[in-house]
Amino acid sequence: MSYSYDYPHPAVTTDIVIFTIRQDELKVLLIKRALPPHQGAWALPGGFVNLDESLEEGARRELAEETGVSGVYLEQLYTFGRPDRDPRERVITVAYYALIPTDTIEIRAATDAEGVSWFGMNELPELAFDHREILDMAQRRLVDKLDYSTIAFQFMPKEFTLPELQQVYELILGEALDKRNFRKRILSLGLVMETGKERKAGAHRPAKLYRSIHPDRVEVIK
Amino acid sequence: MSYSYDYPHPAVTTDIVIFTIRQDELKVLLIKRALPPHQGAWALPGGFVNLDESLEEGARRELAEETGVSGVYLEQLYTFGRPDRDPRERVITVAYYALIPTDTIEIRAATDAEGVSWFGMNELPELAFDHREILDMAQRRLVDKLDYSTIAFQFMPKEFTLPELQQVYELILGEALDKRNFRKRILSLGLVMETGKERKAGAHRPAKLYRSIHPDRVEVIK
DNA sequence: GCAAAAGTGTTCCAGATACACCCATGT
DNA sequence: ACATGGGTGTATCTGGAACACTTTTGC
Repeated sequence: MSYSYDYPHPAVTTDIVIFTIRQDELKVLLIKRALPPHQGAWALPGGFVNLDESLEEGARRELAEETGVSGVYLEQLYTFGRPDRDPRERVITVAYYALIPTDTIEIRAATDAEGVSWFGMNELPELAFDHREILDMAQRRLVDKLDYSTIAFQFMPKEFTLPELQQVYELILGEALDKRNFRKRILSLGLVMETGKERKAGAHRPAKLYRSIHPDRVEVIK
Repeated sequence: MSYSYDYPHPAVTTDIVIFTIRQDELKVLLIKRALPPHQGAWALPGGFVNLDESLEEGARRELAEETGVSGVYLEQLYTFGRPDRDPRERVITVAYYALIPTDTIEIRAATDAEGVSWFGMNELPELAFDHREILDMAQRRLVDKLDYSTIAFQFMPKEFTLPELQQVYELILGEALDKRNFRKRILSLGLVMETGKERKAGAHRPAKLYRSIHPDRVEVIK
């Protein structure tokens, strides 16, 4: 079976930067390439777009195939199309990034099995193709969005404490934040509500648990 | 001649939202489609990406073909890929937007010849395909970037007055700005310098002419 | 001299920043 | 009782917003 066109067509893929927070670190999911080119190198998960699915559907399909996760935050990042970025044929990739909440259990890659693994942003291996460039852009986008949106909430489980949320900010920004100012800012948004419950976590005062008012919305703030 | 692949490939195009400021209005360049589908409807300029050119090169080529203009600001906007957005075959389009300075003389479309024309953003015709959606996103991006970058400078000729620049802001934002606050903000950026020259424009005090320090850079501010 | 747009400073307000102590719990 | 992290309020600073008059020119 073969497909013919009157003029040349590029291949189109989606690649996904899958972020989560684990072990007090911002981590990204990478896959070890089994085939050339870049055999044995680590790469972003991704694959060809089917002709009957939208770009976002393609990205969500890849995401589900690699992690078993669905229903998480996914945003188009940028489209990369240097003619020589893949030595086999012309491949244009529409890059997305996804944020996975910290409590999403049994992500396939959590097992670190067969060539799928989480990497901390400071322990990245060499990446195949132009994937390092894609990953860097995704990180920049994420850092930028922390400032003017509620994107960080997408890393949180349904119920979370403010110190937990603050830690997410600190890990992504790479700097410490003032506890009182952080609380003031978050609470003044009016986008979280107390659940009335608390989380006890060791030999200290328990923290109040909150929920997002609109868990699946990322709001632009300020 | 025909091109064959082992699995189906989509077509990839670039479409360009070309903005300029003319006659005290933000205008966009549209082309009347000569062929089906949407024959006779207005559409964004664009075309297929050649296999040996990058996406941005393809967009610049289309831009030059339609307007004769090169060397202007061009930024990738978003990639649109709904499976049914073109009835002929699967077409994925990487949308760009371009900003053309107000003094760029003899833009081909300025003549309003044969099916190429500038439209004010409040006099838009029905657009082919999903081009209305693309245009709306471009306008939103432009408005957003006014606030946190020097993107408006890209509409200005080499030398310009502050009242002229202010008018560009006002036209894009659709609201009046305070003259003193505007001046203070722009001058405090330190990104424009006086030329020492003035522009006389009628029966009133002449305005000082300024130049951008980095005419081809769009700086993120604030 | 009059009409028209250019140029110029100060006050006020709101939101961000800096900062230190008490509280609830487990051991 | 003490160690640990959770929770709280105020003073200060800074950048944005509001606001009115003088200057230079063409006619």
